[in-house]
Amino acid sequence: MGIQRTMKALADPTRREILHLLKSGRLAAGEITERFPVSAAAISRHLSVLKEADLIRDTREGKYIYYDLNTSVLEELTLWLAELKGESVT
Amino acid sequence: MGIQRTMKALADPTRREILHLLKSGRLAAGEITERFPVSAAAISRHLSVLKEADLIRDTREGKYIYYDLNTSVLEELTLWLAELKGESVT
DNA sequence: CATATAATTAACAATTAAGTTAAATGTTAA
DNA sequence: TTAACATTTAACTTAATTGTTAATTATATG
Repeated sequence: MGIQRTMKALADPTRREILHLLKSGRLAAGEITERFPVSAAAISRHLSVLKEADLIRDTREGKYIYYDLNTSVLEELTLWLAELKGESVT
Repeated sequence: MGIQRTMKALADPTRREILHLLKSGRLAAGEITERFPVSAAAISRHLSVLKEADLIRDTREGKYIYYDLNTSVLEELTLWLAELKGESVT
């Protein structure tokens, strides 16, 4: 989905913190919201940006929507970085 | 100087392209400007953002200011990514 | 010194981003 | 079906970002 979306998504500190939270396992939107001093609507928007960037995935279970980390995009970013650093990325 | 500055700097496509140009060696501000369809002022601003993020370094030589890549910050970002991916970063 | 060149900074316009509150949607259960 | 809850979407505000042109700073040279 392109490095641009990924980078833009990672450029916000709240979104990066959300990713770190999800490192320990999936969380529902509300559980994520609890951990930040902003509205549920704001978190929902951040989640949609992360999802557009394919950095997270969502699954609805009843009235909850669970989010979990998708590391494959981070893999791509790591390659991009390695390439920039001049490491052989073959 | 913090991941925030780094990420913000990398979130712009022109700035990422500047970094890639510098991979092949240092360039003067004017030489960089030539390769983009924007004004010298705009490029100058991008260069200052990259410099604030410590992603590039500058050296004046006479009337030219040369810019070159600083990969140490990219190293830090790589660690940050590895950590998020759950790789042991000790 | 006066002028030309390289680059940055200033001032402004347009766009994008992030937050708020309120309304809408989807789901569960009385 | 209605009420309650979880979450998203809409409308709006404010702040930040990106670009433009014009002015400024720094250096070199006739």
